[in-house]
Amino acid sequence: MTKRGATLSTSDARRDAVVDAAIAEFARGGYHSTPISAVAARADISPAYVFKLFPGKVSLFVAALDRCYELVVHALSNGAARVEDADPGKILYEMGGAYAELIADRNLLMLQVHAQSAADTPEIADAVRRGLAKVTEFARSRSGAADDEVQRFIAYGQLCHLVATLDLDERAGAWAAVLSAGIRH
Amino acid sequence: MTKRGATLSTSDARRDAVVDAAIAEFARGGYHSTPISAVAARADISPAYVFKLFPGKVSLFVAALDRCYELVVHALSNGAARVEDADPGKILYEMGGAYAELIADRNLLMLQVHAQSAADTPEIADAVRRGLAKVTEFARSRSGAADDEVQRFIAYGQLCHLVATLDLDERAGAWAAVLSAGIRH
DNA sequence: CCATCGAGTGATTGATCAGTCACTCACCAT
DNA sequence: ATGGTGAGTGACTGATCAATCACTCGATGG
Repeated sequence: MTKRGATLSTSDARRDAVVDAAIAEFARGGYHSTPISAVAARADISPAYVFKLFPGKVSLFVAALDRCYELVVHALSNGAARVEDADPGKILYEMGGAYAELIADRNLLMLQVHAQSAADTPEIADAVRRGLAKVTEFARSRSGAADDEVQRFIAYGQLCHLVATLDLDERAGAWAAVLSAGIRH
Repeated sequence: MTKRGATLSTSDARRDAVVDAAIAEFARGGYHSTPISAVAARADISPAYVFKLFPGKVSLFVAALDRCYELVVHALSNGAARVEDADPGKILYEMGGAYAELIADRNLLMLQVHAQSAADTPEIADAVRRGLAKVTEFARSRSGAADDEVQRFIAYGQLCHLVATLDLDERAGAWAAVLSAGIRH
C-alpha cells in the first residue's frame, strides 16, 4: 500500500482516492460494465483526469485488484495473530473468520469474482494470479498447515464467494442451506 | 408455438443452434463484452434474426445458462451410474470425474464463471440459482451423501473453476501446485 | 395464378464509452 | 510581474452495440 502522509504529492493522494472509488464501482458492475465516468464521479473528479492518473482502464482495475489482495493478506495476518497457539488448524480457522469480517461489505469479494470473469485480459489474469499467490503462500507459511488443508481453505473461500454473490444465506430451500452451512457473515 | 415432441420447426432448430453458439461465445467473452453479432456470426445468421428468436440479450444468455446446467446434471448422472456400489463417497467421486470430463473444453466452466459475475442482473442470478439448486439437489439425493460432503463437493468444484480460469495447473510455483493438486483435467 | 405466412436480412437509430487534446487556473520561485 | 509547473477540466472523436423496422424471398395451398 502506498503510504499516506504529508510526503505525498496531491496527485499521489488522488490516485489513492481513485483506487478506493474504483474498488467500490468495479465491485458493483464488474470490469466491462463499469464506465470510468462512474469511478470519476465517485472520486469527485472529471473522467479525463482519471486518464491522467492511470494510463488506461485496465491499469486502474489492476490497481484496485492489487489493493484488494493486499487488504486480504493483511486481514489474514490479523486473524492469525489472534491465536497464540501454533495449531495450523486453529490458525486457518481464525484466518477464515478474519476474511469473513473483511468481506462483510462485499466490495472486495465481488471485485475478485469480477476479476476472475475478466481474466481473459492478460494483465488482469496476471494480477489475480499474483494476488492469489500471495494469499495462498501467506496462508500456508503463516499457518504451517499441510498443503491439502491450505487447498481446502481456498476452496471454501471460493464457495463463500458463490454463496455471497447469490445471497444463498438469505434464501429458502434445503440446497441453499447445504451450501451456506457454517459460512460466516 | 409449434412444439412437436420430436420434430422441431426450423425456427426452433435455429433457436437451438443459436443457444449452442451463445454458449461458445459467452464463454469466451462473458456477458457484457460479447456482442450479439458474435453469436449471430457463429450461428451463421444475421444479428437481427437473433432478436426474432430471443426477446433480448439477457434471455439468450439465460437460455445458454439453462442448457449449461442441464448438461452438468446429465454428466453427474452419468458419472454416478458408473459405480454400482451405493457408497456416497464413491458416487460423489465419480460425479467429480464426470464433471471434470464435461468441462474439459472450458466452455461450460467459463460460462458459469461469467454468469456469477453478471449476477447483478436479476434474471441471470435467478438462472444461476435455479441451475445450482438442481445440481446440488441432484448430487445430494443421487449420492445419498451427508450435507457437509455435498458442500465440500461444490466447494471443490468452485476451486476447479478458479484453477482452470487462471491456468494454474500449467504454472510454475508451489502455490499453484497447492491449489491444483488432485484436480482432474 | 395469387394470397399468405414464416424465415431471414440490411439499414438505421440512439445510446454509451474509452481515450484525447487544448485549455484554464492556482501557486510558487525568481 | 513574470514565467514555469502541475492540477484539473470541457468538449470532442471514433467506435461499438442493443434493438427496431421495413423489407425480400421462397414455399405452400387454394
